[in-house]
Amino acid sequence: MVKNSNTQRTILDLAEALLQDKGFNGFSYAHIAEKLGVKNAAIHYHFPSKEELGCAVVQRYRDRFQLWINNARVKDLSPQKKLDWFFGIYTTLRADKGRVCLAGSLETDFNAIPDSLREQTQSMTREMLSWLQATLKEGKQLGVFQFNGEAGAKAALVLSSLQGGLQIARALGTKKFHEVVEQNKQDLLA
Amino acid sequence: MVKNSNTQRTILDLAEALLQDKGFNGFSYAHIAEKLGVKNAAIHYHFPSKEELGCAVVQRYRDRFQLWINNARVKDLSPQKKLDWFFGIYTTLRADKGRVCLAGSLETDFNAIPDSLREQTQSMTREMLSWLQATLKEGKQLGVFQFNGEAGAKAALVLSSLQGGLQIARALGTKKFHEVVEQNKQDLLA
DNA sequence: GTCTATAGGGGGATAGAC
DNA sequence: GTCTATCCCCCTATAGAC
Repeated sequence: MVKNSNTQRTILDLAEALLQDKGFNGFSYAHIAEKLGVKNAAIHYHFPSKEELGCAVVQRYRDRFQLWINNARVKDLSPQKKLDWFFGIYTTLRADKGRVCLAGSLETDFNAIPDSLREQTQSMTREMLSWLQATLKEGKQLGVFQFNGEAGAKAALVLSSLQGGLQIARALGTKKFHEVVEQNKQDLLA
Repeated sequence: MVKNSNTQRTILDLAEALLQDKGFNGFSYAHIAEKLGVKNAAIHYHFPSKEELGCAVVQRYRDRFQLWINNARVKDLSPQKKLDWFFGIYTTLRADKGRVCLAGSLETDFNAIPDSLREQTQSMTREMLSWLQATLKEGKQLGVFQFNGEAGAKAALVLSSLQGGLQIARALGTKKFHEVVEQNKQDLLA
């Protein structure tokens, strides 16, 4: 059982974790209620429908991401450090009970989730990819990253591999995920 | 409605497609039955439980993969052509209604699927990664692939990115997937 | 091999008491 | 805000007729 001064926020935390653990169609209000120590119906008071709950989780994630990348602690970092920060997000997910990334989870269930949640997922993915592209481009111009082709394509490769890497790690262990991260770094210096 | 001389096989085809379309917890016997033009219960005659059905789908996929890689048409190809063949599998999936790869789908739902299916998923992923690693190693030794680090790590990166690439394409379109494939090729020649 | 019928459970969601 | 009670639907699965 989890207690928090802000119930709304705790529900979002639990829903986010469950989404990353079991997928949208693999978790229920009952799962949240049990961990929160309340009954099923109490969750509906805060989030009337599962669709709204899912959207709220992604919206919060998007807001959080924008806050981070616009904060001086990230914004003023070198491209290498920015990338390390980004990789760190995924490493933390992996270390936290093998959670996968929100985008990967929702994209995999893409054809079995509500429309509004699909749109949220699109926006989230676009925003992450956009930032990653800009970061890679900046690094290439500064000469600290080396790669052939467009920054957009390289960003797609890096993001895809982190997403897929967290998933493969579930089958083959954490070592595989770290190999993906390290290889990405290697390939940017080659 | 789909008809086929071999019902068993058609069910596996439909289940595989649904697994790649909606995930294990996003499809039901009713979905299969409707497409097959029979009633729900008829599916249970061929596959008593959803767990067995899921395992049969993955087992067939594994068998098929082993047949392919041991067939002269693939076995005797150059490393570059082998890789092209492998990428082609994913390109075909993307072109077929945006299906994602079986491994990615099951790994994402990993904590919400039966034990036996988890084991099947592990074996499938291990076998694909193993072949990819050998292919990359062969290419590196022949001097046609260039990359830093171990072939195992590079294989993990390539497989992860294909898996994630199919997922990201659902949110941002097919172009993103092709960027991932092309960037992978670029990075092997750099 | 497929049907109808049905059991049994879980899930999302609402109503009304407290 | 949370509770109990309840509704209704979908799901997996089984029994027995055809």
